[in-house]
Parts: sequence; structure tokens; C-alpha cells
Amino acid sequence: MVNSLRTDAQGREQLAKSGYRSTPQRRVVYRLLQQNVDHPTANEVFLRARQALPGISMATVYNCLEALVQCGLIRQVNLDRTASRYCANMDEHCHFCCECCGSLFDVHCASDAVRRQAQLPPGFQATRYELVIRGICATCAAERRPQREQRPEKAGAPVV
Amino acid sequence: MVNSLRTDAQGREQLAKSGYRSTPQRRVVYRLLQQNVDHPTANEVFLRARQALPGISMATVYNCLEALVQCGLIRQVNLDRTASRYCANMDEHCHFCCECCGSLFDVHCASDAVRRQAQLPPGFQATRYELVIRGICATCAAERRPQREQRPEKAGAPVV
DNA sequence: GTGAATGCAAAACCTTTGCAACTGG
DNA sequence: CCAGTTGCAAAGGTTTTGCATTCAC
Repeated sequence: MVNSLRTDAQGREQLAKSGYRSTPQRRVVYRLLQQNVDHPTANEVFLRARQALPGISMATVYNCLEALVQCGLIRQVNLDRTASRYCANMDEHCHFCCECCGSLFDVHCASDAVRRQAQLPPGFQATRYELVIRGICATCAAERRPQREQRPEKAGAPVV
Repeated sequence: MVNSLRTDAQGREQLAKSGYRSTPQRRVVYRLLQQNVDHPTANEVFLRARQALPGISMATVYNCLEALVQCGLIRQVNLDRTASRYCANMDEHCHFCCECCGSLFDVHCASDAVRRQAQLPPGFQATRYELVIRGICATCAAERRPQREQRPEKAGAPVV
């Protein structure tokens, strides 16, 4: 169950709180991320946004994503050195990355317990814990295929 | 205490096991990573390797790093979309990234307990758990400075 | 009205690739 | 000997930047 999705008005307010304006481009990008739970890359966001706003540019997509990340409406997920992915689920969760098909899944994780496992040296102050799990997703496991080229075009279904 | 550092002979053997040759470049890169516990980037490895091998090229550095990663002598650490960093500590550990100075520290972490916290959906098989902790390191905390531009030139001391 | 955001193009950044020459086992 | 490795240069994918124009507040 995802609780963190905001209405247009809430989105506008959250942008304003951080000094950002609500523009058509930002609204389209945010709505698109709310509706597509498959963690698209900036380029995928660009392609989808262009359906609603044919004139939108890549630079604007990056600008919108940056604004939405900064004001806390979405989060950026970086795995390896592949293109960043974006996620409108702000509930606490971690990510499962399928080494077979490359899909990304949201996974529930009791973060308090994770926190307690890390033995920080004296004086260190943690602000954020990010857990990434790698493995084989149910679909790929069922297909019993050996590991092969990633198929990043396949979208991962959310699991939270 | 780091147990995973290999002698030259062990390194050669581990490379051979995966079908790689032991070359002067690979030996220099591996030794350099063993001696510098600050998680250098490929470019930093290049600059340091050039002191021993003035003719070494960036492409070769990447090739060496790839071979060393593949045969299990070093690991690659990717944070955000900054340049990959490399680490000769193969003991089980996670990473602490200082949001103030950008340094990377090895941190001991009881991974079995972390594993138990993630609630994988049925059919999902996990092979690897990667925990990244972000926060303020002891040095930056002591300086009591507000968060500012990262200073990636400052090397992080190992903490394991 | 005014500062912020957009769109375009060019550049930056990190990494990979193609290929001829060289070399380790 | 010969597949694997090196070094060079060029290209690749992702993201950022500069700047004139447009727009949100």
C-alpha cells in the first residue's frame, strides 16, 4: 500500500515549500511517475512526457526530476552506473534489482532493524540507510533461464 | 581487521582461475588498491599507477579494474552517478558515505540480520545485499560545519 | 513585472570500443 | 606460438550548462 502519492494541490504546495514553481512540465512528469510504478529512467520519462507535451526537452525533464527530488515528491535510484531511475513511492522501502532481467522492484524492509546492524564508529551520524538487494525475480526464476543479457525494457511491477 | 588481501602469488592464481593473465599493470593496480584504503576512482588509480608505470593508459586501468573485479580480488562501489570507486577489502562490509566531505568509509555490518529484515515476495531469490549509509563522518561532525560542497579530494580512512 | 523555468545546442563527464602492436604462459 | 593485453584515439551514454525566450506568481 502506497501512502505517499500527492494530489496536484499537494504537489504544488510541496514544490512551493522548497521555492519551486508548479509548471505544466513538472505536473506532467510527477503524474507520469505516479501512474507508472516501473521506475523509469530520465529518457523513459522524456518519451512518456512527450505524449502530453510534445515540445518538452530532455534538459527540462532533468530539471523537473531534480526539482521533484529536491522537494521530496520523488526519489532518485542509482544502481551501478546505469541511468538513474525515478520513483514516486516515498514510503520507506528498499529496492530489489533482478540480475536476470534488470527490473527494479520496491520491497518492504524493516529499516529500524537494519539500522541497528551497522556498527558506526564513534562520532559518525547516519541520516539515511539505503539497502539494495540483488537476485532473481519470481518471473525469471520461474522461467528457469540461466543468467543472460539484461532486458531493461521489461518493467518491474511494484511489490510494496 | 582486513583478512582478504592477497599476496602477489595469490593474486596471480586468482586471476588465472578466471582466465586472466597477470600483467605488470594489473599487479600495480592491485597493489595500489591494497595500499590505499581510500576507495579511489578509476582516474585516481590511473594517476597513482602512472607513478610506477608512466606509459599506462586509462583504457588499461579500466581493463585492469574490470579483471580484478571479475576474479574477485577487488570490488566496485557505485554511489549516485559519480565515478565508480574501487576497494581491495573483500571482507563483508557496507559503506558509509559522508554527505559533507564525500569520503567513503568501510563499516562493519551484520549482514545476516540485515537479510532477515527484507520481506521478499514469493519466488524472489536474493543473492547479494548492499547497504549504503549516508550521514556525517566524525571529522565533519567535529568541525560543526553546515553541509556544503563535497570535498572529494579528502580521502576516507578505513574503519573496519 | 521579475525571477524562475523552458528549450535548444553544445559541452562535460565517465566509460567503452576498435584496432594495430605487443606479450605472457 | 597465439590468445589475451596494451595503448591510443574515437565514440558512447548520461547528465549538465549557457543563453535567449517564455512563463508563473
